[in-house]
Amino acid sequence: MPISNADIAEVLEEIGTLLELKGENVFKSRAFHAAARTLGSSTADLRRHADENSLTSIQGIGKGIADIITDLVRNGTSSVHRELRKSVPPGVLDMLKVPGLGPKRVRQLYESVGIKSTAELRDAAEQHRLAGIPGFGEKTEQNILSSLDRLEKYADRFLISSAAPVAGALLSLLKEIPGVRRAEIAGSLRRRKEIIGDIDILISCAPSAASAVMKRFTEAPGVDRIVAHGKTKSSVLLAGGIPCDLRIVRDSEFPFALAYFTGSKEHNVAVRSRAKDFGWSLNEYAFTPAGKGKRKAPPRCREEGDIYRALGLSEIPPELREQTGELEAAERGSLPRLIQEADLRGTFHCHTTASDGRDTLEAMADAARQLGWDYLGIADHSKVAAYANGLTPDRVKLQHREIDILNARSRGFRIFKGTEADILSDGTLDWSESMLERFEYVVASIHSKFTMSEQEATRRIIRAIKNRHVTMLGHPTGRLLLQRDGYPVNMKEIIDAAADFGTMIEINADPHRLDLDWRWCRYAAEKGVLLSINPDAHSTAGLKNVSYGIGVARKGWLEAGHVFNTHSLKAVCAQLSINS
DNA sequence: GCCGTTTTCGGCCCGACTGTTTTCAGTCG
Repeated sequence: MPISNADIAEVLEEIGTLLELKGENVFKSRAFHAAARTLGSSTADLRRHADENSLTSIQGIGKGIADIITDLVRNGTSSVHRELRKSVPPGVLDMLKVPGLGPKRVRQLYESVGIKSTAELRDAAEQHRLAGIPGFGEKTEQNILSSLDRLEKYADRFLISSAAPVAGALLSLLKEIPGVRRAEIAGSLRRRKEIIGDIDILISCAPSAASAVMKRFTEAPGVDRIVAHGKTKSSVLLAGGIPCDLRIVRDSEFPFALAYFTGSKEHNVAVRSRAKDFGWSLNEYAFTPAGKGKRKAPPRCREEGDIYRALGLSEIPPELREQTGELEAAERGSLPRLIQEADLRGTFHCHTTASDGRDTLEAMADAARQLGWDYLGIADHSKVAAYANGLTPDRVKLQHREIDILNARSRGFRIFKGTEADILSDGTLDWSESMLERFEYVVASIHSKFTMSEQEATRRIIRAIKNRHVTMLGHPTGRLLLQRDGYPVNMKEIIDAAADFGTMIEINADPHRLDLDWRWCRYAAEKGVLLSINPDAHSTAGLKNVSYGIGVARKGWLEAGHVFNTHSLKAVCAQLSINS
């Protein structure tokens, strides 16, 4: 298989990191990281460029990196990369994943004390051998230990975005096998949990096809290791360490198995207990008569929905099966009409090359239009976000001019002039009053000084919510799933304040964030707070993050009407007090 | 290592925070 641009980007990225570890010139390693970023999101035909000797026409690729790419394209590996790898033990690269440890410190630990893995690092920290190394002290030692704890805690958990694409690919592969009747993803992935532990795939097929299905599954691309290989159940480890189970059942059992393996456990317990009231026992294969006294014949169920209907319930969407009142609502017939991706008319909070995005304003707008949207809100970073190339007032002016030109050119599609304004530590915004007035909407977010008490953080955010220029609060807790807890906030107070001041709250749909958490969506909606599903896109591809945001919204019982960016262009203009 | 109408050398994003120091290096976003 030819080496992909993503593969090449990965090698360049690692070369950059290895150079950092070796203490090379930071700008040299940065050049590799920059090149990796460029190629990672590029569709350029690198083989052709290599053959035509034109790799250096790509921004950020000079003679040196061009040679490495040529090597990779022709031979599949790079001698530079191999040599660098030889000089650094593999465990040392893992140490960089420990928050608080960067290349300098890792290098010092490796070179002066000989620590070459996270396991050795833990030993050394526990034995207080780190304090005393120049630059390391008691506190650093403690921080390293708690970082290691956190890393281990999250080691067997995965973002929905790492699981969903591979699960989808596997599913389509299996569906193609002759004899397969039905195939579905089950488990937490089907419930669209933000973090999942494994992928569950369920299949019904003709008995004669079962062994072919199992074979195809265990030999599928992306399977790293076969953990178990049986007739009805196999388990594999996918690349990246994600466990994946496949179960095969009879077609008549499929609805029951699907319900059972979709969970949640708590939801299943409640459903089974309800079945008991009807005189049936429910397991992953069927309804069976149970209990004494009056017995009704168990109902036939062709589809999963038949199970719910047999129990006097309307069909409960998988996302709601978390035992948070869904059975009661299904009994009353008052389940929400959950929002769907097709309800979205546009989105807010996107970045462009003006700040830290990878695609231009025009490319982002084109991509939004291709998604069938009517509008796109651009919210590049404000000036204090220097790390993200935050805009200066002059550059804002330029961007607004560009937006005016693009808007004049297109009918029925509008780019909104927004900003992602940093909330400073005192709760004021990173723009003057007069600057704020120039934007059509403002997303206010925190990007600095995360270590606050809950009271301080809450007060800081509420001050921003009260600011009349703030349209919506961006990623309200700042969490990075599996990496970092959010700043501690009193979410109820924040939502209450948003309701009082008519400020919206973002559902940041970046799969690393998914913030506002779905557990708070219902409360926000009940209080009348409008939510906005924002991809926080840093590229045209990032716009598709909204599908993860839809998952959050659906888990949070939201209907289209609760979400700002389901509104028509006209309604959005009205809400933002813009003459359309 | 990359780049360039201030160009072939000398700069490359920068401010805040933390923990270590006693004026600063490393990390992060």
